Amino acid sequence: MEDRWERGVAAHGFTDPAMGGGLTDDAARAVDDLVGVKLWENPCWFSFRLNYLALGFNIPVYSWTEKHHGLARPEFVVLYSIGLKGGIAARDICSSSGFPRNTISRAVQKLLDKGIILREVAPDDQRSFVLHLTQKGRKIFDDTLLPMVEREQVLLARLTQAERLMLSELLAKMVVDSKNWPTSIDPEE
Amino acid sequence: MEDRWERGVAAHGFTDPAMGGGLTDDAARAVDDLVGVKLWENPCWFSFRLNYLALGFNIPVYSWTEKHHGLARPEFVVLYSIGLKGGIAARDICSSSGFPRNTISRAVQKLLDKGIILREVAPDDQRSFVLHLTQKGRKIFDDTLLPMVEREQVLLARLTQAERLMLSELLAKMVVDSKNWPTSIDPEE
DNA sequence: GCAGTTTTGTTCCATATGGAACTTGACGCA
DNA sequence: TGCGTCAAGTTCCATATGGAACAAAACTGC
Repeated sequence: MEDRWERGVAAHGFTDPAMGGGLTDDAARAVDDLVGVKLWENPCWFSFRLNYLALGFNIPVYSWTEKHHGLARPEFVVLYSIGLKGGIAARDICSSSGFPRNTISRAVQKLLDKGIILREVAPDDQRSFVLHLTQKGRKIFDDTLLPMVEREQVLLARLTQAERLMLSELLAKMVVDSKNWPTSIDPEE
Repeated sequence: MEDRWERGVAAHGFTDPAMGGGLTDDAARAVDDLVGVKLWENPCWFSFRLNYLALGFNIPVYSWTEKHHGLARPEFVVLYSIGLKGGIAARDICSSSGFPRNTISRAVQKLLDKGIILREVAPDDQRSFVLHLTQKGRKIFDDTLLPMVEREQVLLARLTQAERLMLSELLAKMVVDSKNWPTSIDPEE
């Protein structure tokens, strides 16, 4: 009954040797069936692992912030960004988070209404605003940091300290290189 | 004019040594200001890097599939999952992709309407369906694979083959461990 | 100083999204 | 066999989302 319609991905000739990296013992196969295929037989092994792990962080964290502070994901992204660096503008949050301008704009409005952030006209540019946390905002930021860091530690639990450092370096190297990525897949655009 | 409202994240005492991994030369600081802070001064260094890199894949890829094949993200996720492994059910796609049941259900409907997938009642369970690609679906899958893999290569461009293998192993180890992660941040839930 | 372009943030609106309730079939257990 | 519970998919509906058009300020080049 196998493959009446399917040919299997091997037929495509994508056999990146990195794909199987880590597939050493039977324990490594002890995952949900389709997850296993996406892990070990996926030409886009990197982006699957990336998205899957990101989900393992985002879902619990954003449902926690929603439940405990009534903040939806874009609102929390704004709060967190300002918490890391006060005095930024909405535009900075867009470019570092990937959310579109209007979504961030609305999130900023809601946080202003809730008294979580403040804004003042940028001294050097009448169009834009400089954002800061209020004390209330800082309190929420502080409350949230520990559970977030702990969740990261859950994900990283199986890695040694040396492995974490290596992982950190590799990912950072890629982020730094992002200025060289073309915006679109299609050339000339 | 610095930090009238802010205290800076250092005050929180989170100084994971892995955070700075990769911060070796001045070139490494050549990123957008807020991106730099999120990279180098962020207690949640891992999840930021994860999400940022995932975005660098998802945005171009899903806008490409939308433009060239009229498929929105959940539709393409369904198509791609079935392309990797025929005969799966909607539930499998949910658990491996993180999308909720209803979103996947609608995506399946649209792909059926468009003649991209087929389904038949599962032989062993009258409730669920077994999904397969049509020839048309397989064609789209084939068309898309190359640009997707190429986009991954763009992201991985600065890593050597040995580094890619290492990265692959580290991420796979974490994905395999996901069965041990608690679902929620709050205990007892 | 001034037309033309770019940037910042907002608003409009059609569509996508996901929680919750629902339907139907499977399973557990006595 | 029957009853309570669970699982797969669908539908309803209030809300979120993001593209596109917009207003206002800032550059650009002359």
